[in-house]
Amino acid sequence: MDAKHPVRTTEKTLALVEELMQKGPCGVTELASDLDMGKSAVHNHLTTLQKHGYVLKDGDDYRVGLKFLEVGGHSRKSMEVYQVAEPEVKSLAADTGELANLLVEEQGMGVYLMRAKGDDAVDLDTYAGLRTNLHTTALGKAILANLPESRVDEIIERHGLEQKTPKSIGTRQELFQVLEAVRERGYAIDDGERLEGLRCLAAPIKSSSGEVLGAISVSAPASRVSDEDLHGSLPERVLSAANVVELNINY
Amino acid sequence: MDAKHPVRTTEKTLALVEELMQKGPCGVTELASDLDMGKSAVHNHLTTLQKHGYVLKDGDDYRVGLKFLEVGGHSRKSMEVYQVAEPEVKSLAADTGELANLLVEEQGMGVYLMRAKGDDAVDLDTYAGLRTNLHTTALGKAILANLPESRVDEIIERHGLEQKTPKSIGTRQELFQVLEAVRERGYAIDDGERLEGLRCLAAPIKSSSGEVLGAISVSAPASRVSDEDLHGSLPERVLSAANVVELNINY
DNA sequence: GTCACCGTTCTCCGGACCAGAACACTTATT
DNA sequence: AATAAGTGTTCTGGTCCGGAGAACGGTGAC
Repeated sequence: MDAKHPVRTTEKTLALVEELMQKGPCGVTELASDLDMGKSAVHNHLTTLQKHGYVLKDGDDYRVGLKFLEVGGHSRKSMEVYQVAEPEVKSLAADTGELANLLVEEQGMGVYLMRAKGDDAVDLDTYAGLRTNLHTTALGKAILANLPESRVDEIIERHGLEQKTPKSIGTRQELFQVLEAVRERGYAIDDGERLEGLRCLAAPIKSSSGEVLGAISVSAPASRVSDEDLHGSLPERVLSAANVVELNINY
Repeated sequence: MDAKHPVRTTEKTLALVEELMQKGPCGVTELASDLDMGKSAVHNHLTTLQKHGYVLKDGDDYRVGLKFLEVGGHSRKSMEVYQVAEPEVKSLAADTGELANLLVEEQGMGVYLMRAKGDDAVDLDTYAGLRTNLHTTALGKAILANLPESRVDEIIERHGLEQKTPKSIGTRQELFQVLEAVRERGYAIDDGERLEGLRCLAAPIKSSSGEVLGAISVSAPASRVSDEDLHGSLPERVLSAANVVELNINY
């Protein structure tokens, strides 16, 4: 569902924020030339954003402010799946010693709500708020496997099936085969698809009505996860964590 | 420094976001009457925000989306003080078993960058991104005590000295006395000022040039913090954590 | 001293925002 | 089953505001 009458001025503001986020702190002139806007326009937008805390001036450069974290943090905090899953993801990380994650779907993309590091956890470049294509991670596949087929097709239509690595899923047919396997097993696996040498295992969180609310995962280097682990003790732990969350959500 | 030529359209968008955040999910008509805007205007803004992921439609209601978390999370991740302090705050929480926090100053307000819970931690309503007046918390006082006096006056001028509780600091003179004591001790204390029965102890993080970059704290119920702890073992731990961060930032 | 660059300010016109009315739909009431 | 009152959405035209471009003030290089 697209905006029939988009507010162009607002879109310019948002483009500015996006550009500022990607480039890091930078000046008025540079932003103006990147976005094909006049310097005065860029300046007006930036000072307006600054007035409300969304942007800060650092010397002569501007950078995105923490107001975004306030709004985003508030939004996250008010999500039931986050409130309930947060302690479980933490204890999953503590128990396994690895990196544990919580992902939800929003507008066809995966959004990391949190990550918790165990004592031996690898340090990935994921962070709370990061967006990712659903078909490229175990977390995303666990979610896709529990969405109606029509929804999955919409998502493919909208975001495509970009191949992050040669191992990535590249066709609709391949994806649906994988999702069928995920449904049978009850959990999804990523064996080096996203990052060479990294194994992930993810389980969906479903409401009592069968709707998928998110997914929980553990990520670990292949050197620490044997093939037996990958289909034995690890799924057990992740599924158990997801199950606890489901029980707590459904009271 | 105020915007000389604010972009009014953008300000309307931001007001909408703010209202949506405070009220939680709600409909077009309600937002329109709250903000004294026409329904069509509200609708145009919301669909525009939705198109970019900043707002979502949930049935007939709209709510803030996680795009804010993406931008805010990115902004936080790119802050050196966060990168360096994050593991230290976590281990401070693990060691003490209590709630540990990291705060930075932005535009005269305190912004929580993270919180880490130890095994016995109290569950406050703070969250990453939350803003607070600096003079009402130990964290804020630790920061104010290390800002130039002129800066502190600017902040008082801009944000006032709102009294959250009867114990809160209410006058400029009182504040400066407290800040002087903080400078002498090297750490700041909040003994039930923010919340009855809650004790906090905070230490500043300073760069090699003496500039204050943020503050680290531990919050615990008074029942678990004796007066000796409050001036003995606890400051030692918090100061040590802050010190490690300082050393790592300054290489 | 000169130049080249920056961020900021100013003015005026073309175009975009938005009030208000109409529409499609759902739900409650009679 | 007809009505009414609520919702979100669409449409249009008039008015007001966003922004191009030029001018200004400051800073740093050479």
